[in-house]
Amino acid sequence: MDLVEKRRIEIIHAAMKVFSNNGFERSKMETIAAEAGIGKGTIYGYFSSKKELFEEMICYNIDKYKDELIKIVASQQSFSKKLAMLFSYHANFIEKNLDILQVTNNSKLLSCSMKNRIIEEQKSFFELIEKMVNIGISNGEIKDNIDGEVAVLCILGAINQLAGKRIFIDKVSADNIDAAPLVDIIMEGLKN
Amino acid sequence: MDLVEKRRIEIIHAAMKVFSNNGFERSKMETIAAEAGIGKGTIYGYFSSKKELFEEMICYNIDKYKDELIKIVASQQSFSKKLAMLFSYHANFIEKNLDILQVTNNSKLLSCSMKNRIIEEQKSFFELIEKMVNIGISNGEIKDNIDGEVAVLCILGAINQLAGKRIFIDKVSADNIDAAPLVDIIMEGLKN
Amino acid sequence: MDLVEKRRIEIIHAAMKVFSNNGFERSKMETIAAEAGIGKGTIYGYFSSKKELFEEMICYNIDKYKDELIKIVASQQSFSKKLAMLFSYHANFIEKNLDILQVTNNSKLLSCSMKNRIIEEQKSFFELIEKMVNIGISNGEIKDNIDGEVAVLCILGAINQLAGKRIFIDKVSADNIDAAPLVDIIMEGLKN
Amino acid sequence: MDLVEKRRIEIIHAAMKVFSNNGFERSKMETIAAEAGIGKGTIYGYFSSKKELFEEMICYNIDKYKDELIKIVASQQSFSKKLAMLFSYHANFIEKNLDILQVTNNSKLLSCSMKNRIIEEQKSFFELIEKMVNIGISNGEIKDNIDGEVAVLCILGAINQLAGKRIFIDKVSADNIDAAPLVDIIMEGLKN
DNA sequence: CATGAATGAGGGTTCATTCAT
DNA sequence: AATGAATGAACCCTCATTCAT
Repeated sequence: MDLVEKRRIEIIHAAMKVFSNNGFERSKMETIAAEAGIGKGTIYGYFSSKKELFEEMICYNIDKYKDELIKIVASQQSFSKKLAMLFSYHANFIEKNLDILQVTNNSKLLSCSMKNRIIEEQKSFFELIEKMVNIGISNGEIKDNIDGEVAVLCILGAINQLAGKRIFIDKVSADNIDAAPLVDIIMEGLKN
Repeated sequence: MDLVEKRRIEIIHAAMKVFSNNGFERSKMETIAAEAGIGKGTIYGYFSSKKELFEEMICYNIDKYKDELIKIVASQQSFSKKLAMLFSYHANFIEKNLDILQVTNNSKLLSCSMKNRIIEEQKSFFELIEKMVNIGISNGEIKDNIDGEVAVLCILGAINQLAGKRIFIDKVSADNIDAAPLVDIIMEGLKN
Repeated sequence: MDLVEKRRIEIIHAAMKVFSNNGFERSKMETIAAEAGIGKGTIYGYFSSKKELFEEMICYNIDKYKDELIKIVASQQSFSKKLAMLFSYHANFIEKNLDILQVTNNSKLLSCSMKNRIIEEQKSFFELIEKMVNIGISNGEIKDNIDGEVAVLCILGAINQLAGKRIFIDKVSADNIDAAPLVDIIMEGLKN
Repeated sequence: MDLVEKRRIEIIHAAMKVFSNNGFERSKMETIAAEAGIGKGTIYGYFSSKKELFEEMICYNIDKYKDELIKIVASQQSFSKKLAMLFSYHANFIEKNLDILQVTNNSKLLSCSMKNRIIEEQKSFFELIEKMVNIGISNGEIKDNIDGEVAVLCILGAINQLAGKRIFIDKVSADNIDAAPLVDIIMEGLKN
């Protein structure tokens, strides 16, 4: 890897830590620089502004997330198993990185092209999960009269809510969360 | 209602509009004042600071949300029906107010006591929904071997994700969202 | 006069002092504010940026200068007398305000429209003086085979150079400079 | 010439181009280095600071200007011819270098010793031109009741104003400016 | 009580200068 | 000797808060 690229990644990692702790506005370039162990001005050799750094950080996270998502969807596993894997991955991701499903909240400060890019990326997340659902349907694991899109939103919503609660409120580490009850509810439903 | 209290509510409503459009930091007191049709300095006669206004606005929303939640839980309806009502209410709420499940994201700027208060309130939300689940169990509508807490998180996560997608991405108005597929998936699960 | 306009003029006067002492870049908004006896932020209630303040200050000077210039040109005096008046006015002006003939030096930092505006204004200065020359020609005071434009440039150049030398190098006050030798040279030439 | 001295001159020439285009503050060391085709840090091997480079550049220009000025004054030509030569040289100089008569405007950022040095140098310019005038007087070309100093200032002011107008406003190249009308006015005056 | 002009602390960004390579 | 990545002081501008009217 390029030395410049290496340094960009270091700064992005520092930015992830600071931005996800404080949000965009309350994060100071100085704090990010300190976190990266460099001087304030150095960041501007790699990113033209705070906003660009923020956007690049989001892209970096989206890309990272998507790479693994594709692997999970493509893996030769039962749907239930994939669900558990997805939960585990998502929980680990939001624990160490940032809540990928909630970046749109900060969309007010993103450039218009970034906003659109992020919406497109989120759509492609949804499509990947929907593909996972469709594989499950063709396997006969999942009912074929399901509304695929709603299923995706239920899955992601449930996963995100449980992971967020366990990690940020209950202070449980991502690896110690039991995904089984969630998988069970999503698969079997609540009805008696 | 007190005249002072009336004015406080007017300011809070203006603040809701502005804060939910722009987030805390990018909202200016001047904008909120203009939205409320009053002078900038006047706000300080009713709230000691921007932060206090923000916190009071959150409390106001939480209270409003909880009042209705209690009614839904207590209503003499089937669990499925209550689920649909909850969805409808939640969608309308986040459309006009703010995303009550995501305020914890902004918790970095809340005072410590507020942070705890909000966490307590969220817990009481969860308990209310859990109560709804338990009523369903005793009614025989819902399986009795369900992990109640996880069920609550799945329900709220699914509802929030669907409502958010429909309202903020698909630009559908809250009243025009079909809750049936969501209710169906939560009740029946995905399994074939 | 409007209170807002009054305050704008006060700030412009402070800006004139500071900008002409230090140039645009080395002048701090804080210094200008201090000179005006107000807070730094107050300036931004009247001017949107340092650059706008600078541009408005230049316009203000140009307008002020031109008003008097018109009076001198229109006055019922001999050309020689007008020349002396012009010198006296110019010397007083650059002593108390700024060197109106040299603002184009700072043109790199002016907005394009301002740059054009200033060039137009300078042209109109030149035209006013040329009119003065033409009146002299029709009066029979001045030769009719003179290149009017070059005459104007000689007059202004000579006036500005003498005034600048006397005021900024010799530290003579504007009112104590003897304009007679200059008038004599311009009128009679050097030739034996 | 020393290799070090050669490199210093190269840097000074780059600095002249950049400083005269942008002024002192808006000129970046990086731009000057790029113009000189060297690295930013290299400049500091030859000049201790931006300010020193600026001062050295001014000295270099003054010396260059003075050398030629001396030749013109000493040349065996009529005063009128010398005037035309002086105009031509001055126009070429400010076109390619910097306005030698206006550096005092930037005197705020010069060191005190430099400021004094420049004032001394300007005085010696004036004395050289005054010498030229005096030669003209002893030749009988020029009236003997002229105020020599004022004559010098008129000459230089007129020359500078005309050259500046033609080059920077009318965008005429220095070699294509007709000096005859200026010489005529200075020699013959305006009077009918 | 209501106002909005005034304030100044705070933070993003630039760029002269340094120094390890 | 030459380089350019790194640094941090300096400065413009914003906006929460105050207070005279």
